[in-house]
Amino acid sequence: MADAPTSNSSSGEAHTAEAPSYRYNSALAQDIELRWQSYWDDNKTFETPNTAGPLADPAALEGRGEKLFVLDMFPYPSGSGLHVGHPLGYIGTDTYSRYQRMRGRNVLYSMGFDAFGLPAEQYAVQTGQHPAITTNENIANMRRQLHRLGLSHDKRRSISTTDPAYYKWTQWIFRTIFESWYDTDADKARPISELVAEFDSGSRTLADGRNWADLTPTEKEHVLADYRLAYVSHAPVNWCPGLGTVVANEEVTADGRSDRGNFPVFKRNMRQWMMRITAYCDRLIDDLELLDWTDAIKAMQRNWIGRSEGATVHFPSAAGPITVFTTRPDTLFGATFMVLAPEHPLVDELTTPDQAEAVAEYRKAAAAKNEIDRTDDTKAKTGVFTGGTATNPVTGEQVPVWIADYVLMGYGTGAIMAVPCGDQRDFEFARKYDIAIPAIQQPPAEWFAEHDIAATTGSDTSTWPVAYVGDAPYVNSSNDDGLSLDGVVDVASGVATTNAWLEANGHGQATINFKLRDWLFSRQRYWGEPFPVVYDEHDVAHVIPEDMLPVLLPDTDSFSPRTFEPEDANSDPESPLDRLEDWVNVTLDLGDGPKQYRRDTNVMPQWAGSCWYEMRYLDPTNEDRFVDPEVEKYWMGPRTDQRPDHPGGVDLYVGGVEHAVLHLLYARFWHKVLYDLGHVSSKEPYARLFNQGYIMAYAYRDQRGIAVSPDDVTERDGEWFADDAPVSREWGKMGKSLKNAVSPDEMYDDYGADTLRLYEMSMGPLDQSRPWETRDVVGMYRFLQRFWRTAVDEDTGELVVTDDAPDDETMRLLHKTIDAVNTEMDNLRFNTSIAKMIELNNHVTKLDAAPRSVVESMALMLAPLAPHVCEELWAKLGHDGSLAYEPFPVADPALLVEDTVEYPVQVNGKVRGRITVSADADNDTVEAAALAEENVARTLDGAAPKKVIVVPGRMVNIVA
RNA sequence: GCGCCAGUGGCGGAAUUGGCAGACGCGCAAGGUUUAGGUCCUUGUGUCCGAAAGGAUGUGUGGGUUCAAGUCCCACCUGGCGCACCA
Repeated sequence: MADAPTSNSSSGEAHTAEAPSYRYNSALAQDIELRWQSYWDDNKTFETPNTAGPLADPAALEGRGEKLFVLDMFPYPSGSGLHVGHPLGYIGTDTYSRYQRMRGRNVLYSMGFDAFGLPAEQYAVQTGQHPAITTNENIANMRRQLHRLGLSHDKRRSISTTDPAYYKWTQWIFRTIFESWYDTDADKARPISELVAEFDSGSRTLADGRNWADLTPTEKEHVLADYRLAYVSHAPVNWCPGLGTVVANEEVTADGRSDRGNFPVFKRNMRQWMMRITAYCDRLIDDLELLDWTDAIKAMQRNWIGRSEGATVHFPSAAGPITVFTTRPDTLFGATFMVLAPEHPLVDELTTPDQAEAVAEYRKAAAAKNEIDRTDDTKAKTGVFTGGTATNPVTGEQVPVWIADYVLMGYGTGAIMAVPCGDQRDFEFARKYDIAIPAIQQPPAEWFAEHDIAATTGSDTSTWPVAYVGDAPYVNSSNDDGLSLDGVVDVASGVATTNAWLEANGHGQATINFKLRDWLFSRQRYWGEPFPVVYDEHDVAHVIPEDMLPVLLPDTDSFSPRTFEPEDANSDPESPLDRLEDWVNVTLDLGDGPKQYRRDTNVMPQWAGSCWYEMRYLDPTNEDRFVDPEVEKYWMGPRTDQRPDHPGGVDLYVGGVEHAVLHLLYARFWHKVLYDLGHVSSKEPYARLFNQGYIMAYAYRDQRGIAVSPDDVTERDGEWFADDAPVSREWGKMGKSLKNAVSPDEMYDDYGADTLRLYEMSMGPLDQSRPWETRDVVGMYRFLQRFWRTAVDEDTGELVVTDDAPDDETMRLLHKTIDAVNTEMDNLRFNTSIAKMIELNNHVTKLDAAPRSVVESMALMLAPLAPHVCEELWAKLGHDGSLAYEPFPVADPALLVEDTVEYPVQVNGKVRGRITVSADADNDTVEAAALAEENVARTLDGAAPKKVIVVPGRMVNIVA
C-alpha cells in the first residue's frame, strides 16, 4: 500500500491576514481534494476485480466479499457540461458504493456515455464540425467535471456507445435479434435456424396452406420475415418532417408532436425496421412482479403495455365480417350500433350510395384534423352513418354501422360495438343520433333515486339521463341459441359465459389486447449505429456475418440530414447515408461467392446503445463476445439465495423517472431476448431501480418573457425586481434555458467538492425533487469546518485529538450514531445519516478535546459522503493509504442499551411531566413513579386515575 | 375521466411497529471575537397569552377508530406526475 499523499499546502495564500492557516476553507478543501483524486487514480484504488477474463484478479478478489453492481443511468455528453442538478444521482450511487466497499462488498461502479443521437448531430450541423469530434470533446469535459467530484468509478470499464469496439456488439445483438423468432408454444425466442429446420422437416407447416418445400428462396425469406424479431414493415409510422426522420411511438407526445424538437408528427405508411417487442407483452408485464421498482414506474410500464382482457367478436355484414375488440362481451345484447374508424378498410364497401357524399366529407374532415383536435374528449362526439348494417351475433338483429373519429384505427381492430345503455360515450352518441338504447342491466333503486327519476324496468331507458355503469343483474340478455345471462350479477361469469358461447358458435373468441405496438427501430439520421444489413437483387435483407462486424459508420462531411417544413406531411425521409454511393453499393461474399449488395442506409435509434451498456462495463475489452458468460453470471446472475424468484440484474440502478417507458422498456426487451437465447443468465437487466428526484430552482422572467439570471434579482415585499423592473418568478428543473443553472465548478471554487456532495445529499430524500438554494450550501461547509477543527489545530495544522478514553455519554452517543448511520446508509437515506453525524459532532465540539477513537469513527462514517476530507484526516490520524476499504464502524450492542429510561408522562394524552427510572423497572414501578411525579400529581389533583397505560421503554399515559 | 404520489415552522426537511411533533440545516434575533464588515463561536427561535413559571393551541379540511393519530379508516380540498375518446 502506498503512502498517503503529503500536503503541499499553499492554502495559506488565499486566506485573509487574520484567518488561521489551517482552517478548512475552500482553498484547503481544493488542495486536499485534488491530491486525493490523484492518489486514487495512481493507486488504482477503485479498480474492481472480475472472476474471469482480462480484468480477472484472483488475489484482489480474495479480499473482497459479495459482489454488488451499482449503476447510474449513463449521461448524454452534452456540450454545455454539467450543472449541479446532474450529479445528484451520481453522488448518491458513489456514496452508496463507497459505503458498501467499507462493508466488504466487491462493488462494480463505473460510468459510460450515451453519445449517439440527435443533439450531437444538430450541434455538428450548426458548427460544421463532425459529430465524432464534438462528442469526444464533450466526453472529455464531462469526465473532467465528474472526476473533480471524486466519484469512485473503475475507469477501465467506461464505454462510449459511439466507439466502434462498443457498437460492434450493438450490431451483433441486432443481428442476433434478427436471426431469431418467438416460439409462442415454448414462450421464448429461438434461433431462426430452428424454425427453418422445422419447416424443412415438415414438423411445422405454413399457416396459409402453401408448401414450404415449393417456395422459392425469396418466398421463404418473406415467410421468415413474418417470424423474425427484427423485420422490415410497411405499416403506418410516425413521420416527422421537421426532424427529417421517423420516430417511435414512445417518442411522440400526447399532442402528436416529437419528443425532441416539438415538431408535428404524421402517420404515414413507410418501409421501416421494426422490433417485435409485442411478442414479449405478457412477460414484460408479468416479470414486473420480480422487480424491486417503485409502484409508480411499474404502473407506467403496465399502462404503456396496456393489457386488456376481452373478446374479439365478428359481426357479419355485406362487406364481410366486421371484427371488434371489446372488454365487455357480456354486454353484446345491448350493442345496437357499430362505429368504425374513418380509415377502416371496410368503410368503402359498407357505405351506401345515398350516404357516400356524407361519408367522404366526414373522412376528409377527419384526415385534416390534427391529433390534438381529434383526441380532444371535451368536444361532442360526431359521426356519420354509412348506410350499411351488420348482424349482432347474439341477437341476430341488424345494427347500423357508423364512422366516427373517436374510434382509432391504431387501437384494437379500429372498430367497436357500441352499447349505449352501459357506456356514457355510446349513450351520448345514441341520444344525439336517435339510436335505440335498450337496457340490459337492471340498475338498483338507489341509482334512480340519485338521478331523481322514477325507477324503470325492462328495456325502457327513455327517462335515463346517463348510461348505467356498474354491476347489476343482466336483463333482456338471452337468445334462442342457448346463451342466457339473465339474472346473472357477476360480470366475470357473464364474460366467461359469453366467450364460451361465441367460441362454440364461431362468432369470436376470448382475446387479450395490448396497446403496445412493435418498436420502430430505424432512423434517417447520420449519428447512430449503422444497420449490419445489406439487400440483394431481390430486395431480401441479409445480416452481415459476425466476423465482418462492425459495420463502421462511414466518414463524411455531409452528415446533415434532410429536414423539411415541419408541416410538410408529404415529404419523404432521406438518410444522409443514402448519398454515400461508394459505401452503399458493396461487393460481399456472404457464403455463396462475391455478389453485389446494397447497404441499409438507416441508423439505429438513440435507445439501441443504452439497451445493454451495463453488460459492457462487466467485460469492456472482450473482443470475442459482448460479455463473457461467466463474468455476466458473477455480476448479474439471479440471487436465488436472496429469494427464489430473483430475476438477476443490476443490484441498484439509479436514474430519473423520465425513462420509465422508453429506455427501461426497450432494455428489458433486449435483455429477455438475450436470456431466451442463452446469452445471459439474468431474466431482467435491473433488479432494483431507484428514481432520484430532480434539483429544481426558481427562474425569473422580465416583462418581455425573457429569462433573467437569479443573480440579478432582488426581493422586496414578496415581489421580485431586476434593475428595479418587476420580474415574474417560476419554478422549474434547473437548466440552461431558464438561466437558473448553477455550475459545479462554482461550488468547487467557493466550497470544494466535499461540501457540494454533502449539501446535495443533505437536502432531502434522494427520491424527492428539491429546490437548489446556493445560500444554504454554507451549512454543510460549516459542518466540515467544525469537524476538521475537532481534530486539527487551525493555526498549526497539527492533530489535536486526545488519546484519553471518551466519557460514557460520548461513547453511548457514538454507538447510537454508528447504529443509526448504518441503517440510514443501507436505505439510501443520506440526509438523516448526515443529521446524525452532525449531532455527534456538535456533541464532540463541546468536549475539552476530541477523543481519537470518536474522530476515527467519524472519519470512517463520513467518508462515503465527504471522501476527500476524511481521507486527509485518516492520514493525519496516522494511517497509511486510503480508507476506502477500511471496515465501516459497527455499533457495540452493549452500548445501545441505556441504564435508565426517561418516560414522558401524559395525563389524558398531554405531557405533564417526566420521570427517569431504571431500564429494567417493571410496569408497576414505572406507574408508581409516574403518579408520584409532582406536576402529574398536581394535574390529577388527588383524583384517582381511571386507567394507567405503560408502554415499556416509551411512555406513560394516565387516563383521569 | 382513470391511475400513482404528496400536503408538517419564514424555507429545505426529521419523526420503524400509532407512543414526547418540528431532529439536522438555512434564515432570523441577541451576545462574543474583530478597528469595522465578513468569517468564526455561543445562546435563542412553531403560533398565541404571559416578565417568568406556566398555560392554550398546532402536521391541508371535516368526520371516525383509539388510553394515545402527522402516522390507521371514511369523505373532501389543493398541488405534482403519468395515461387519456383504449372500446
